[in-house]
Amino acid sequence: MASRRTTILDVARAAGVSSATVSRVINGATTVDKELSRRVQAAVQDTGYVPDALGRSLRRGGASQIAVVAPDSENPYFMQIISEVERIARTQNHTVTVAHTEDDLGLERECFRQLLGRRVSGVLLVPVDSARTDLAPLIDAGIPVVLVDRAVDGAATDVVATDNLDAGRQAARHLHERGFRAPAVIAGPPTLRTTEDRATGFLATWRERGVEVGPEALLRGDLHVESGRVATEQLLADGIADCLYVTNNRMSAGAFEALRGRAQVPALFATDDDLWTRLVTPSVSVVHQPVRATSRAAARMLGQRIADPDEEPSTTLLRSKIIERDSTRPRGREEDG
Amino acid sequence: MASRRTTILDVARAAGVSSATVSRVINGATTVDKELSRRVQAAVQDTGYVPDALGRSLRRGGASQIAVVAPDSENPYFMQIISEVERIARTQNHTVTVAHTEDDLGLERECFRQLLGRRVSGVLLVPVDSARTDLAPLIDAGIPVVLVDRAVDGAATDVVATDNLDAGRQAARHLHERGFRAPAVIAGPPTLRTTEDRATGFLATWRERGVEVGPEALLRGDLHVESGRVATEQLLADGIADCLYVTNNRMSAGAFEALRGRAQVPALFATDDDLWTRLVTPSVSVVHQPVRATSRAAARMLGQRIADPDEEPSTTLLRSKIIERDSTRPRGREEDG
DNA sequence: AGGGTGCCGGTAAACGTTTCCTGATCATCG
DNA sequence: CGATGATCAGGAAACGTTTACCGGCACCCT
Repeated sequence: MASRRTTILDVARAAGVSSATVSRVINGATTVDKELSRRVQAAVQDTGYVPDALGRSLRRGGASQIAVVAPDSENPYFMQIISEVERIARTQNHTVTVAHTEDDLGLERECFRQLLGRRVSGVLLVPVDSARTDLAPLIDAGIPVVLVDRAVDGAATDVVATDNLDAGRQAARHLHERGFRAPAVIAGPPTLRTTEDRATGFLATWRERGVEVGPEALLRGDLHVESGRVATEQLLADGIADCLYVTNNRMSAGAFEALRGRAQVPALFATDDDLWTRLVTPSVSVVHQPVRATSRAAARMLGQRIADPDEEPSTTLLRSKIIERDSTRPRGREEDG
Repeated sequence: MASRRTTILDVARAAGVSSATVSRVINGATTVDKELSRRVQAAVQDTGYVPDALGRSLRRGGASQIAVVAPDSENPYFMQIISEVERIARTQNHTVTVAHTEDDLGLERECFRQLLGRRVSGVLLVPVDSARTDLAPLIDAGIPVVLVDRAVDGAATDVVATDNLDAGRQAARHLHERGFRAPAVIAGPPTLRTTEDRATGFLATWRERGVEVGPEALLRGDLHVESGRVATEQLLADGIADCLYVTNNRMSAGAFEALRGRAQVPALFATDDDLWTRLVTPSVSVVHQPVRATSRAAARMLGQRIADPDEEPSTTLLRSKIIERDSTRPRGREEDG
């Protein structure tokens, strides 16, 4: 009952060889005799031996693990990243570990310390804060880091993100070309670069096109559904905008809720091609972020950086794409329940 | 430049003590002199020492890792589980690793082998197949396993799942009480117990209540959106049902798409309280699975089982809850775009 | 036939911890 | 004052691998 785990020595004994030979066979060395190799393989089968990853990693000087670190599990990138990075990891015999930083810099730092201690071979990180996240511990230890979605100021690492400024510009162009002239936008917290860039690009484009936009055109939410609804209701009360761009997916849902069932609402332009946007009536036009492509690119980049650590860091920006649906068509007939 | 990693020996030298003492201080042993302890702590700070998790785990005979294994990343439980299990893991100084089995028994088996080699302290598993998943390798190695969402035949492990039979019954009762009399249901693949149980409970309840249900009332999809749409269109062509219960969330969306904009459609009863169900018109009644509660219960159970491995396995069933919306109200007025 | 040259398998060290055991120091007690 | 015990730090073994190094053997060349 007190059966020890079967180790490489047990296999060696069973096959009548030394542990070195067993190790060689397991790791596919060619320098071992056919006959011995056969005996070892048989012994492995018989004993049901599974090499211990801990001993192996210790000896090899590094766990074959890739870490995925993101602020929260609601982050749309998170699941995609895991899924993509796992595909890459499998081909390189790596495993995947995850951690959430819960938008907390302290937790993030602690998390980095952990990763350091575990000798991970690379980190895919959605940083908590562009300005205050400190990558130094990881960088100094020579651990490759690829940033996803958000950059970190002054960090010499790879970055894969979407071109948010451009996303905002595209939204503005689209609405302007459809004849709308009184824009409004719901942004997030000012320190969050992604939503802020979208809002900035959006407003700048209108101004470039000679449309006057006052400060009342810029509303703010906290990224959650409810805040989108509140902001939109306020906008409706003011009642001057003829179109509304919402800079993240959850607030978009809130905005739609506020608009639903009302007559004469502004055209809604949402963010992210979530399922509901095409199921609702009217269907909602969106700026579709290339989430999958971004995740894939990030995973690839990390894989490559792990294989070849001394290359120059690069920044990859992916373009968003507009999906036009009914909510922004020039004169959708109104319907109501 | 070729700076070695700082090890416990470096700290020991810096503090003028032995590695044993450093280890004791780090692990909070009380048997160390105040003064020495202080010196060691200072040395740790100075050298920026982070204990190596590999050496530690090797010596301790087990990595402090919890694995989360699920068929695919679209599984609604997956993210929730990760998030919940991480909370538990943090309090027990464990880390979390993930793996997808991609609905592939071979991959699942390989995955188990890996986990075995990595000496994980516990596994949270959404099994690929109730009948053919083989837990023996993990069980034999004494690794605690908690099954989530789906049971595995004949496995003596903890299970946390929702009572799917009951979910189907609730749906049937609800529709029957609203006056509907010609039910239909979209099930999944026959071997998938969750959707099958829902369908079974649903149909059984109608029969118990004296409603004749023929085999044509049972449609099947492959769990994806598109298959829900196809099945629903077929149902509409036959045109006899006055209400439709869909047993998973993605097929529900497909069903809604097929129904949208048509007059005189059957009442739709969907599964999972996804965002879109309350945004669309008419809003869709759902059987809400307690995903968060299930995940949390599973994580707790695993934490407990790791702490105390020799307890009797238990099965926890959580009840689903009905959320009534417009789609199943007796005579919703029809609207159309 | 003897020595050189490869080939291949084994011995043992090393990876970085933790922890058992021993030994030293000191206090207390007989 | 000596012996016993308690306390605490260090030496060294152990966890399970991989791999550098070495030695033995067979073969070939001179």
